[in-house]
Amino acid sequence: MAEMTKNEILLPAGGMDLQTTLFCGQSFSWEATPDDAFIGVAKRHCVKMRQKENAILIAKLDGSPFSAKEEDFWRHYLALDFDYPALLQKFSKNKRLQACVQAGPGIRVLHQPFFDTLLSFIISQNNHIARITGIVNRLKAEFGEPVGGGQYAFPTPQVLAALKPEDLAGLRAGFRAKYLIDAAQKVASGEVDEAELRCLTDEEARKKLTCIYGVGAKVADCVLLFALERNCIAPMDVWMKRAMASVFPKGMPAVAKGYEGIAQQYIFHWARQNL
DNA sequence: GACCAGGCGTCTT
DNA sequence: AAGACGCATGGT
Repeated sequence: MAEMTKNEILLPAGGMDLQTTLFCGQSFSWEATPDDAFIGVAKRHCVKMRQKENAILIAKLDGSPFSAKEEDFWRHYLALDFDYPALLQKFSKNKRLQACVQAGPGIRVLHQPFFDTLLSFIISQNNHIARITGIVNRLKAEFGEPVGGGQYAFPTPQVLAALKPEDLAGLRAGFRAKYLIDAAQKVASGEVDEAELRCLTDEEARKKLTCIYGVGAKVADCVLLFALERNCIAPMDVWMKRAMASVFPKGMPAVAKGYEGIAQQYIFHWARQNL
């Protein structure tokens, strides 16, 4: 019996680097601890993760054991159930793709919860990472359920849908407050439904998402890529055209500092078009 | 004090 | 279809 319960799980990392993956701009749900670990919440489970060479050590903050299902959840969240090295191997011929890989060889595209991702990337528009993280943290602390360890889950669509923009003043999200509420209302009403989105084509899903006030092509594509698992098929045309000038300034082959995450997403964009 | 930030909606051409 | 502009806020 005792050998069946695991208070910690150790997942082979397959070359993944936790630090760069969590802080490259695809997720705003993690915080680094002084002892070089990372604390975050997904699916109302609060965990502390740590890199142990080529493996990831994960423990729940409440110390309770992992079920097999939970172990699978985190393996999938971290994209450790995907043969990433094999994918990256395919890019060695293309100079730009190679530069993207070299800029962040340990970056993995995560599989994040749908509503959390939608809220996060609405907040991200015309914004920068430090402030996005602050707004996300305040949103969780003020309207999300506490999950122990001083951590909070993202608010539910139902809770957020009942609020007015002025109720979100404390978040200092500015004009984005009304967008967050419209997103929550459309999800709560079922007008935007995760299961349905997963059945639609990329174009249909994108069109559905952009019905939400404040959700355009960029935010929709981030939700498609980071939450709806269109890993190798995410369209990011609009965004990529704009972002490439930043990723490769003056046509330089090397990826600009701070854009390693976008570069990694460019790989997936390219993979969708060409593989 | 400008200027900017991993957009979007709206109003012009 | 494509371009200009305002938007709220906080970091640099």
